[in-house]
Amino acid sequence: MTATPAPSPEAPAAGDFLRLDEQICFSLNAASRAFGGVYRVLLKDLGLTYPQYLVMLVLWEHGELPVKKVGEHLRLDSGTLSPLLKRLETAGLVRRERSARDERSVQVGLTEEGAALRERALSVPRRIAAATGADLEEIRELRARLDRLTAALDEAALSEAPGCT
Amino acid sequence: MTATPAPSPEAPAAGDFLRLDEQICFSLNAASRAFGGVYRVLLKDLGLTYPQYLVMLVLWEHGELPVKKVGEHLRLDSGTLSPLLKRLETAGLVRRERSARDERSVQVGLTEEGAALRERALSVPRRIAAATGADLEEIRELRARLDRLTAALDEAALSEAPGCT
DNA sequence: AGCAATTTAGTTGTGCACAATTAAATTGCG
DNA sequence: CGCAATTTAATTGTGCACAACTAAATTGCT
Repeated sequence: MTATPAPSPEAPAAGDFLRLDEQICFSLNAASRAFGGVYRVLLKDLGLTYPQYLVMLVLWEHGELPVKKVGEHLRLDSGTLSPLLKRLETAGLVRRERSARDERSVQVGLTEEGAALRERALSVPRRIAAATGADLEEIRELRARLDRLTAALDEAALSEAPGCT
Repeated sequence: MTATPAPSPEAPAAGDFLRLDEQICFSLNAASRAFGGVYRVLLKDLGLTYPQYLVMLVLWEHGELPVKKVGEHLRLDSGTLSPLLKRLETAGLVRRERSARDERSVQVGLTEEGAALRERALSVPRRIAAATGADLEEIRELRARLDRLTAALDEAALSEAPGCT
Protein backbone atom coordinates (compact mmCIF):
# COMPACT_ATOMS: atom_id res chain seq x y z
CA MET A 1 0.00 0.00 0.00
CA THR A 2 2.87 2.32 0.63
CA ALA A 3 5.74 2.16 -1.83
CA THR A 4 4.08 0.42 -4.77
CA PRO A 5 5.36 2.06 -7.96
CA ALA A 6 1.78 2.56 -9.21
CA PRO A 7 1.85 1.50 -12.89
CA SER A 8 -0.90 3.81 -14.24
CA PRO A 9 -0.34 2.94 -17.90
CA GLU A 10 -2.70 5.47 -19.45
CA ALA A 11 -3.55 8.43 -17.20
CA PRO A 12 -0.79 10.86 -16.14
CA ALA A 13 -1.35 10.55 -12.40
CA ALA A 14 -0.47 13.26 -9.90
CA GLY A 15 2.43 11.20 -8.60
CA ASP A 16 4.08 11.23 -12.01
CA PHE A 17 5.03 14.82 -11.39
CA LEU A 18 7.24 13.64 -8.57
CA ARG A 19 9.26 11.81 -11.20
CA LEU A 20 9.25 14.62 -13.73
CA ASP A 21 10.18 16.97 -10.97
CA GLU A 22 13.24 15.01 -10.15
CA GLN A 23 14.35 15.31 -13.70
CA ILE A 24 13.92 19.05 -14.09
CA CYS A 25 16.07 20.27 -11.29
CA PHE A 26 18.10 17.16 -10.77
CA SER A 27 19.45 17.42 -14.31
CA LEU A 28 20.62 20.92 -13.55
CA ASN A 29 22.15 19.86 -10.28
CA ALA A 30 23.87 16.89 -11.87
CA ALA A 31 25.24 18.97 -14.73
CA SER A 32 26.57 21.50 -12.27
CA ARG A 33 28.35 18.79 -10.31
CA ALA A 34 29.66 17.17 -13.48
CA PHE A 35 31.19 20.51 -14.44
CA GLY A 36 32.66 20.66 -10.96
CA GLY A 37 34.41 17.37 -11.54
CA VAL A 38 36.02 18.55 -14.78
CA TYR A 39 37.03 21.90 -13.33
CA ARG A 40 38.48 20.18 -10.29
CA VAL A 41 40.88 18.27 -12.51
CA LEU A 42 41.84 21.26 -14.65
CA LEU A 43 42.22 23.66 -11.74
CA LYS A 44 44.28 21.35 -9.61
CA ASP A 45 47.42 22.55 -11.39
CA LEU A 46 46.57 26.11 -10.52
CA GLY A 47 45.85 25.25 -6.89
CA LEU A 48 42.32 26.62 -7.15
CA THR A 49 38.88 25.25 -6.40
CA TYR A 50 36.09 26.18 -8.77
CA PRO A 51 34.59 28.90 -6.55
CA GLN A 52 38.06 30.31 -6.00
CA TYR A 53 38.54 30.32 -9.77
CA LEU A 54 35.33 32.31 -10.15
CA VAL A 55 36.65 34.90 -7.71
CA MET A 56 39.91 35.10 -9.63
CA LEU A 57 37.98 35.58 -12.89
CA VAL A 58 36.17 38.54 -11.37
CA LEU A 59 39.41 40.07 -10.13
CA TRP A 60 41.23 39.46 -13.42
CA GLU A 61 38.41 41.18 -15.24
CA HIS A 62 37.67 44.07 -12.88
CA GLY A 63 40.79 44.58 -10.79
CA GLU A 64 40.43 45.69 -7.20
CA LEU A 65 36.91 45.49 -5.78
CA PRO A 66 35.18 45.57 -2.40
CA VAL A 67 33.95 42.21 -1.11
CA LYS A 68 30.40 43.36 -1.68
CA LYS A 69 30.97 43.82 -5.42
CA VAL A 70 32.68 40.47 -5.76
CA GLY A 71 29.63 38.95 -4.13
CA GLU A 72 27.28 40.72 -6.51
CA HIS A 73 29.14 39.39 -9.52
CA LEU A 74 29.04 35.84 -8.18
CA ARG A 75 25.74 35.85 -6.32
CA LEU A 76 27.55 35.02 -3.06
CA ASP A 77 27.45 36.63 0.36
CA SER A 78 30.15 37.35 2.89
CA GLY A 79 29.42 34.12 4.73
CA THR A 80 30.82 32.29 1.74
CA LEU A 81 33.35 34.85 0.56
CA SER A 82 35.07 35.75 3.80
CA PRO A 83 36.64 32.35 4.43
CA LEU A 84 37.21 31.77 0.72
CA LEU A 85 39.08 35.06 0.35
CA LYS A 86 41.06 34.29 3.46
CA ARG A 87 42.23 31.07 1.84
CA LEU A 88 43.19 32.91 -1.35
CA GLU A 89 45.08 35.40 0.77
CA THR A 90 46.91 32.60 2.58
CA ALA A 91 47.78 31.17 -0.83
CA GLY A 92 49.35 34.51 -1.72
CA LEU A 93 47.03 35.24 -4.65
CA VAL A 94 44.98 38.03 -3.15
CA ARG A 95 45.38 41.08 -0.95
CA ARG A 96 42.68 42.31 1.43
CA GLU A 97 42.69 45.70 3.08
CA ARG A 98 40.15 47.91 4.76
CA SER A 99 39.23 50.85 2.61
CA ALA A 100 40.50 54.13 4.03
CA ARG A 101 37.48 55.99 2.63
CA ASP A 102 34.95 53.61 4.19
CA GLU A 103 36.22 51.52 7.06
CA ARG A 104 33.31 49.11 6.69
CA SER A 105 34.41 47.90 3.31
CA VAL A 106 37.33 45.63 2.47
CA GLN A 107 39.06 46.03 -0.86
CA VAL A 108 40.15 42.81 -2.52
CA GLY A 109 42.96 42.99 -5.04
CA LEU A 110 45.42 40.73 -6.79
CA THR A 111 48.97 40.14 -5.67
CA GLU A 112 51.61 39.89 -8.37
CA GLU A 113 51.38 36.15 -8.06
CA GLY A 114 47.60 36.28 -8.41
CA ALA A 115 47.81 38.45 -11.51
CA ALA A 116 50.46 36.18 -12.99
CA LEU A 117 48.25 33.14 -12.47
CA ARG A 118 45.95 34.48 -15.19
CA GLU A 119 48.42 33.37 -17.86
CA ARG A 120 48.21 29.82 -16.67
CA ALA A 121 44.42 29.97 -16.60
CA LEU A 122 44.10 31.01 -20.24
CA SER A 123 43.94 27.43 -21.46
CA VAL A 124 41.16 26.41 -19.08
CA PRO A 125 38.14 27.70 -21.06
CA ARG A 126 39.18 25.93 -24.24
CA ARG A 127 39.71 22.67 -22.40
CA ILE A 128 36.35 22.99 -20.67
CA ALA A 129 34.65 23.72 -23.98
CA ALA A 130 36.26 20.60 -25.41
CA ALA A 131 34.96 18.55 -22.49
CA THR A 132 31.39 19.69 -23.07
CA GLY A 133 31.46 18.43 -26.64
CA ALA A 134 29.15 21.30 -27.58
CA ASP A 135 29.71 24.08 -30.09
CA LEU A 136 29.78 27.72 -29.07
CA GLU A 137 26.32 28.42 -30.44
CA GLU A 138 24.70 25.68 -28.40
CA ILE A 139 26.53 26.87 -25.30
CA ARG A 140 25.37 30.43 -25.89
CA GLU A 141 21.76 29.39 -26.20
CA LEU A 142 21.93 27.15 -23.17
CA ARG A 143 23.44 29.97 -21.18
CA ALA A 144 20.64 32.32 -22.25
CA ARG A 145 17.98 29.83 -21.18
CA LEU A 146 19.67 29.25 -17.84
CA ASP A 147 19.99 32.96 -17.16
CA ARG A 148 16.30 33.45 -17.91
CA LEU A 149 15.50 30.56 -15.61
CA THR A 150 17.63 32.00 -12.82
CA ALA A 151 15.96 35.38 -13.18
CA ALA A 152 12.50 33.77 -13.03
CA LEU A 153 13.43 31.73 -9.96
CA ASP A 154 14.91 34.72 -8.16
CA GLU A 155 11.75 36.64 -8.96
CA ALA A 156 9.59 33.81 -7.62
CA ALA A 157 11.71 33.53 -4.47
CA LEU A 158 11.05 37.17 -3.74
CA SER A 159 7.29 36.96 -4.02
CA GLU A 160 7.31 33.72 -2.05
CA ALA A 161 9.29 35.18 0.81
CA PRO A 162 6.60 37.01 2.83
CA GLY A 163 3.07 35.60 2.82
CA CYS A 164 2.18 36.04 -0.83
CA THR A 165 -0.20 33.36 -2.08
CA MET B 1 50.90 46.10 -15.79
CA THR B 2 49.04 43.77 -13.53
CA ALA B 3 45.29 44.27 -13.18
CA THR B 4 44.57 46.51 -16.16
CA PRO B 5 41.29 45.35 -17.74
CA ALA B 6 42.88 45.28 -21.21
CA PRO B 7 40.36 47.01 -23.54
CA SER B 8 41.14 45.21 -26.84
CA PRO B 9 38.26 46.82 -28.76
CA GLU B 10 38.44 44.90 -32.03
CA ALA B 11 40.17 41.52 -31.90
CA PRO B 12 38.66 38.69 -29.80
CA ALA B 13 41.70 38.23 -27.58
CA ALA B 14 42.57 35.03 -25.76
CA GLY B 15 41.59 36.63 -22.46
CA ASP B 16 38.01 37.07 -23.67
CA PHE B 17 37.52 33.37 -23.17
CA LEU B 18 38.04 33.88 -19.50
CA ARG B 19 34.88 35.98 -19.56
CA LEU B 20 32.91 33.63 -21.79
CA ASP B 21 34.04 30.79 -19.62
CA GLU B 22 32.61 32.39 -16.56
CA GLN B 23 29.29 32.61 -18.26
CA ILE B 24 29.04 29.03 -19.45
CA CYS B 25 29.43 27.21 -16.21
CA PHE B 26 28.58 30.06 -13.91
CA SER B 27 25.12 30.28 -15.43
CA LEU B 28 24.59 26.65 -14.66
CA ASN B 29 25.90 27.04 -11.15
CA ALA B 30 23.76 30.11 -10.54
CA ALA B 31 20.63 28.43 -11.88
CA SER B 32 21.25 25.45 -9.66
CA ARG B 33 21.57 27.66 -6.61
CA ALA B 34 18.53 29.69 -7.60
CA PHE B 35 16.54 26.46 -7.73
CA GLY B 36 17.95 25.63 -4.34
CA GLY B 37 16.54 28.83 -2.93
CA VAL B 38 13.04 28.11 -4.22
CA TYR B 39 13.12 24.50 -3.06
CA ARG B 40 14.38 25.60 0.34
CA VAL B 41 11.24 27.68 0.83
CA LEU B 42 8.84 25.01 -0.46
CA LEU B 43 10.47 22.14 1.42
CA LYS B 44 10.69 23.93 4.73
CA ASP B 45 7.12 22.82 5.51
CA LEU B 46 8.10 19.22 4.93
CA GLY B 47 11.22 19.52 7.06
CA LEU B 48 13.44 18.47 4.15
CA THR B 49 16.47 19.94 2.47
CA TYR B 50 16.70 19.61 -1.28
CA PRO B 51 19.15 16.68 -1.27
CA GLN B 52 16.99 14.94 1.32
CA TYR B 53 13.98 15.52 -0.93
CA LEU B 54 15.86 13.85 -3.79
CA VAL B 55 16.47 10.80 -1.62
CA MET B 56 12.80 10.69 -0.66
CA LEU B 57 11.83 10.90 -4.35
CA VAL B 58 13.97 7.87 -5.07
CA LEU B 59 12.46 5.93 -2.18
CA TRP B 60 8.90 6.94 -3.05
CA GLU B 61 9.48 5.74 -6.59
CA HIS B 62 11.46 2.57 -5.97
CA GLY B 63 10.71 1.50 -2.43
CA GLU B 64 13.43 -0.17 -0.40
CA LEU B 65 16.93 0.06 -1.86
CA PRO B 66 20.53 -0.46 -0.77
CA VAL B 67 22.52 2.72 -0.18
CA LYS B 68 24.55 1.93 -3.29
CA LYS B 69 21.47 2.05 -5.53
CA VAL B 70 20.26 5.30 -3.99
CA GLY B 71 23.66 6.73 -4.78
CA GLU B 72 23.51 5.54 -8.37
CA HIS B 73 20.16 7.22 -8.91
CA LEU B 74 21.42 10.49 -7.45
CA ARG B 75 25.07 10.41 -8.51
CA LEU B 76 26.15 10.58 -4.87
CA ASP B 77 28.55 8.44 -2.85
CA SER B 78 28.40 7.10 0.69
CA GLY B 79 30.42 10.05 1.96
CA THR B 80 27.44 12.24 1.20
CA LEU B 81 24.65 9.73 1.74
CA SER B 82 25.66 8.17 5.04
CA PRO B 83 25.25 11.31 7.16
CA LEU B 84 22.25 12.46 5.11
CA LEU B 85 20.45 9.15 5.63
CA LYS B 86 21.32 9.26 9.30
CA ARG B 87 19.56 12.62 9.53
CA LEU B 88 16.51 11.26 7.71
CA GLU B 89 16.50 8.32 10.10
CA THR B 90 16.68 10.63 13.10
CA ALA B 91 13.76 12.55 11.60
CA GLY B 92 11.81 9.28 11.54
CA LEU B 93 11.31 9.23 7.78
CA VAL B 94 13.61 6.38 6.89
CA ARG B 95 14.67 2.98 8.18
CA ARG B 96 18.18 1.55 7.70
CA GLU B 97 19.10 -2.03 8.27
CA ARG B 98 21.93 -4.33 7.26
CA SER B 99 20.87 -6.79 4.63
CA ALA B 100 20.78 -10.37 5.91
CA ARG B 101 21.83 -11.72 2.52
CA ASP B 102 24.84 -9.44 2.22
CA GLU B 103 26.10 -7.97 5.44
CA ARG B 104 28.05 -5.30 3.55
CA SER B 105 24.95 -3.65 2.21
CA VAL B 106 22.44 -1.49 4.09
CA GLN B 107 18.85 -1.46 2.95
CA VAL B 108 17.14 1.92 3.12
CA GLY B 109 13.36 1.96 3.34
CA LEU B 110 10.54 4.30 4.26
CA THR B 111 8.89 4.44 7.63
CA GLU B 112 5.13 4.95 7.68
CA GLU B 113 5.78 8.59 8.36
CA GLY B 114 8.16 8.79 5.43
CA ALA B 115 5.68 7.15 3.10
CA ALA B 116 2.94 9.45 4.32
CA LEU B 117 5.05 12.51 3.61
CA ARG B 118 4.65 11.81 -0.09
CA GLU B 119 1.12 13.16 -0.01
CA ARG B 120 2.33 16.48 1.25
CA ALA B 121 5.04 16.58 -1.42
CA LEU B 122 2.64 16.18 -4.31
CA SER B 123 2.12 19.90 -4.68
CA VAL B 124 5.83 20.73 -4.84
CA PRO B 125 6.48 19.99 -8.54
CA ARG B 126 3.61 22.17 -9.68
CA ARG B 127 4.76 25.04 -7.53
CA ILE B 128 8.33 24.67 -8.77
CA ALA B 129 7.13 24.61 -12.36
CA ALA B 130 5.21 27.80 -11.71
CA ALA B 131 8.32 29.45 -10.27
CA THR B 132 10.34 28.65 -13.40
CA GLY B 133 7.85 30.46 -15.60
CA ALA B 134 8.62 27.95 -18.33
CA ASP B 135 6.26 25.57 -20.11
CA LEU B 136 6.69 21.82 -19.95
CA GLU B 137 8.10 21.59 -23.45
CA GLU B 138 10.88 24.07 -22.76
CA ILE B 139 11.70 22.27 -19.54
CA ARG B 140 11.86 18.96 -21.35
CA GLU B 141 14.26 20.27 -23.95
CA LEU B 142 16.43 21.98 -21.38
CA ARG B 143 16.60 18.76 -19.41
CA ALA B 144 17.64 16.82 -22.51
CA ARG B 145 20.43 19.29 -23.23
CA LEU B 146 21.65 19.19 -19.66
CA ASP B 147 21.65 15.41 -19.56
CA ARG B 148 23.69 15.30 -22.76
CA LEU B 149 26.07 17.84 -21.27
CA THR B 150 26.44 15.81 -18.08
CA ALA B 151 27.14 12.66 -20.06
CA ALA B 152 29.79 14.45 -22.14
CA LEU B 153 31.42 15.89 -19.04
CA ASP B 154 31.47 12.54 -17.24
CA GLU B 155 33.00 11.01 -20.34
CA ALA B 156 35.65 13.72 -20.47
CA ALA B 157 36.40 13.34 -16.77
CA LEU B 158 37.12 9.66 -17.32
CA SER B 159 39.60 10.16 -20.14
CA GLU B 160 41.20 13.04 -18.23
CA ALA B 161 41.71 10.99 -15.10
CA PRO B 162 44.91 9.01 -15.84
CA GLY B 163 47.56 10.60 -18.05
CA CYS B 164 45.60 10.92 -21.31
CA THR B 165 46.61 13.93 -23.34
C1' DA C 1 39.95 -24.67 1.76
C1' DG C 2 42.82 -20.39 1.52
C1' DC C 3 43.79 -15.96 0.19
C1' DA C 4 43.96 -11.82 -2.75
C1' DA C 5 40.94 -8.58 -5.03
C1' DT C 6 36.65 -6.40 -4.96
C1' DT C 7 32.55 -4.43 -3.07
C1' DT C 8 29.91 -1.77 0.28
C1' DA C 9 29.31 1.57 4.06
C1' DG C 10 31.15 4.46 7.03
C1' DT C 11 34.58 8.02 8.76
C1' DT C 12 37.59 12.01 8.42
C1' DG C 13 38.95 16.26 6.63
C1' DT C 14 38.46 20.24 3.45
C1' DG C 15 35.78 23.48 1.27
C1' DC C 16 31.37 25.65 -0.32
C1' DA C 17 26.28 27.57 0.43
C1' DC C 18 23.46 29.91 3.20
C1' DA C 19 20.68 31.52 7.32
C1' DA C 20 21.14 34.10 11.44
C1' DT C 21 23.64 36.97 14.23
C1' DT C 22 27.21 40.39 15.60
C1' DA C 23 30.17 44.46 15.33
C1' DA C 24 31.59 48.48 13.47
C1' DA C 25 31.24 52.39 10.41
C1' DT C 26 28.38 55.42 7.81
C1' DT C 27 24.24 57.91 6.51
C1' DG C 28 20.21 60.47 7.20
C1' DC C 29 17.08 63.07 9.67
C1' DG C 30 15.34 66.02 13.28
C1' DC D 1 25.15 67.94 16.65
C1' DG D 2 22.87 63.39 18.29
C1' DC D 3 20.92 59.22 17.39
C1' DA D 4 18.26 55.69 14.84
C1' DA D 5 18.48 53.10 10.58
C1' DT D 6 21.34 51.19 7.19
C1' DT D 7 25.38 49.14 5.21
C1' DT D 8 29.43 46.10 5.18
C1' DA D 9 32.22 42.20 6.80
C1' DA D 10 32.88 38.72 9.70
C1' DT D 11 31.36 34.85 12.62
C1' DT D 12 28.65 30.81 13.93
C1' DG D 13 26.17 26.79 12.95
C1' DT D 14 24.01 23.37 9.76
C1' DG D 15 24.18 20.69 5.85
C1' DC D 16 26.02 19.10 1.29
C1' DA D 17 30.00 17.43 -2.10
C1' DC D 18 33.82 14.91 -2.55
C1' DA D 19 38.54 12.88 -1.91
C1' DA D 20 41.02 9.68 0.84
C1' DC D 21 40.95 6.21 3.91
C1' DT D 22 39.17 2.29 6.97
C1' DA D 23 36.60 -1.88 8.13
C1' DA D 24 34.09 -5.68 7.10
C1' DA D 25 31.96 -8.96 4.04
C1' DT D 26 31.93 -11.27 -0.31
C1' DT D 27 33.74 -13.16 -4.57
C1' DG D 28 36.90 -15.43 -7.42
C1' DC D 29 40.78 -18.01 -8.37
C1' DT D 30 44.01 -21.63 -7.53
